[in-house]
Order: sequence, then C-alpha cells, then structure tokens
Amino acid sequence: MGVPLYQTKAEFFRTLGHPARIRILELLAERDHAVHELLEQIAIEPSNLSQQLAVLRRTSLVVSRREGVAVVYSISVPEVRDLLLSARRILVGLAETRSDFEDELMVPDRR
Amino acid sequence: MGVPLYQTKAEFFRTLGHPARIRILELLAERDHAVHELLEQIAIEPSNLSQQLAVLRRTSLVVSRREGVAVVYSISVPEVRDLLLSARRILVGLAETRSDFEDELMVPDRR
DNA sequence: TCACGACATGAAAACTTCTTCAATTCATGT
DNA sequence: ACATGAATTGAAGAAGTTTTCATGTCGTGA
Repeated sequence: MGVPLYQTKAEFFRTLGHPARIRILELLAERDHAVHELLEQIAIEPSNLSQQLAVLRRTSLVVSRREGVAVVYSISVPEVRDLLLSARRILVGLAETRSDFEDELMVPDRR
Repeated sequence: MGVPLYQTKAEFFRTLGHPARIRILELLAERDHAVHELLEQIAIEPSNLSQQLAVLRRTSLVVSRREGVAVVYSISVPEVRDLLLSARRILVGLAETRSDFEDELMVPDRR
C-alpha cells in the first residue's frame, strides 16, 4: 500500500535540495530560531524565507510555535543533524578526489 | 574562494532527489550493475536511464567502465550507503510520528 | 565491411520548483 | 479602535528539471 519507499526518499532529498533550506536546517540544528533571526543570517526576502519554511513544515522536518510577537522554529527530527554531517563527509571526500586528480594533472607527464 | 558549502550540499541533495536515481544508487549499493541489468529493475526508458546515470556521473557519485559489450556502473563513494540508511531511519521516524498522530485522532475525545 | 545490440547524446516539449509581489493575518502597544 | 511589526499566503512569471525522440558511437560477431 502507499507510495514506494524510493519515491518517498527522493522527495525527502528534494526537500533538502535548496541552499536556503540547508541553511535553515543548519541554523536550527544549533538552536531554535525565530523567523527574524533566520532572516538576519540568510540573505533572502522575508516572503521567500516563509515559503522555504513552509516546504520544511510540510515535510514535518521543522515545527513552529508562536512566542509573543515572534514565530520560533525548531527541528523536529534530530537525526537530520547526522544526515547533514554525513553529507559533509561525502562532499569533502568528493572534493579531495577531485583535487587529487587536479594534482595529477599538475605533475609533469611521466608516461 | 569557490562555492559556499551549503550551496554544494543543496546540489548534492538535489542529485539524490529523483526516484530513478535513488533506485540506481540502491542497486549499486548492493553490487555493480550493467546498464541492461539496471534497466530490468527500473521501469524507465533506456535513454531516460542514461540521462539519470549521466547526472550521477557528473557529480562523481558513480563511475562506469566498459566490459565487453556492456557498460558497468559502480558506486564511487561508499559512504552513500550510510546516507541512504540514515535517510531511511528519518523517514521511518516521520512516518511513525504521523501515524501516532492519526492514532490520537482515532481515540475518542477525552478532554 | 556490415549489421546489430548496448549505450550515450542533444534538443524540444512537458512539467516542477523558485522567486517575487501584493494582499492578509495576528498579536501588541497606543 | 487603530497602527505597527512579524510572518504567511496566493498567484504569476522566470528558471530549472525531466521526459522523450531522433540520431550517433562503440564493440562484436557474421
């Protein structure tokens, strides 16, 4: 029944596939933030930020609560931290592979 | 210098954000596969599969080699396995949260 | 050399997602 | 009651991605 898991996974990764949403999650991984605090850190228009927060809310990756005049967001799935770390490791690995390759190109041809 | 890390991360996740590409990576995580073998498992047109493989090649997540008449693909970054597992855990967690919530709705209101 | 099967490529059409703008909501202070 | 600051929403156009189709390449075997 229901949607195949690989489809759900793809949707999940697509949710993470936007620079603003990554930044939001990284900031929320540190600590809860009000929207205006996020706005200070991320250089986008308020309504764009709201749209991106809405995407994250829809997938239940974050939740919001009102605190007086401000709306505060927090990560609802702590494991996302591991995922972001995991991704960073992979990217660093890939970057190294590429620069090794570039180094090779730098070395005078010995064949 | 260069592209900010959160941008690179977003691109990386976007690469994973497609059902066919997830399936490809899952199959390759098991063992190397020739294109025609992938084609048996994944219900898409050959040229579409090729396009998706090209996306994965561009980001260096997979590499291909020719073996006689076939082209064989393999995962070039083993850590991707962990990432896929990590994602599954998160998704299972989210699914549970939601069905807990549905359960709550099922329980007669006691307030 | 020719034909064939296995893949890859380029380009156009179809589809999604992003960004932006104007309008709206909702709490708070006056 | 009204004005204000904080955030959200809906809608439209711009930008990006996916799918498909026709064509091209590369080995292998006849």
